[in-house]
Amino acid sequence: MVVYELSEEQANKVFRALADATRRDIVRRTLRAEVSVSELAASYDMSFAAVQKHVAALEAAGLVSKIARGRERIVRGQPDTIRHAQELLSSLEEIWRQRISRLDDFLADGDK
Amino acid sequence: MVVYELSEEQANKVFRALADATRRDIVRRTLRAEVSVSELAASYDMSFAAVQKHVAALEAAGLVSKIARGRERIVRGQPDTIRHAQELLSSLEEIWRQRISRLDDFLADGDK
DNA sequence: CTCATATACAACCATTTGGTTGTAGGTTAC
DNA sequence: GTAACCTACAACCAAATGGTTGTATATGAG
Repeated sequence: MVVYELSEEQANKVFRALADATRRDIVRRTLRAEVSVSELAASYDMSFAAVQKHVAALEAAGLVSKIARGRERIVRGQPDTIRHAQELLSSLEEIWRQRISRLDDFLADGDK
Repeated sequence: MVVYELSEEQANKVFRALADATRRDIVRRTLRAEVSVSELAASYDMSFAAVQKHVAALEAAGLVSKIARGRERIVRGQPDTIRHAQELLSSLEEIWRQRISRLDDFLADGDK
């Protein structure tokens, strides 16, 4: 199974995009169902343009995509990008796991 | 099993901290083995103070911890915080999975 | 004791971020 | 056709970020 890893630049954008509660909420809502930008904007205590910028940041990170439907822009969460971020974190955890594994080996060696 | 979830503020800090290639590299290195701040600083093309700031950002996020050892400060990666971030991403993916599951139900219903 | 090393931290600066308002262009409803 | 709606985007601003240099302090080596 080929997994397209995040480039450093993409990883920066993805984590940066996730580092904001409003944007995480947008991701949640757009994963749950398709939502227009104006529907999103109605939910937050900020201007339409501000929400637009959040959506743009998420789109640049690949965490959501937008498609035109009439005069609306429908926003969809992109689970694949979430998964890529998960994989990056898993690779970090794996580094630690391997270190513990080496430590176990060392201790086992000490028993001999 | 009780899992201490990240607060919104903590989540912001964790993802913000991960949104930088140098900081991700510091996390990798300190998960692999304990490293002093000056050892870290030697690896990157920036001032000692700059690396210090990166470590401080990671420490504030709970992604590393520092302990004094003589005149050095030893930096350790904190796998638990990585795991919390993974769980947050998993909860996002789960939202999507449930949506797909509802869609499947709907399609199955259509067959009746 | 003295010197070199390791760190902490303040002050400063350029750039980025996250918000605002204002203007303009499509699309839908009536 | 016209008014209302949805979006795009530019210009602007304050605050945060990510770097710098400089100074001070604590520890270890010889």
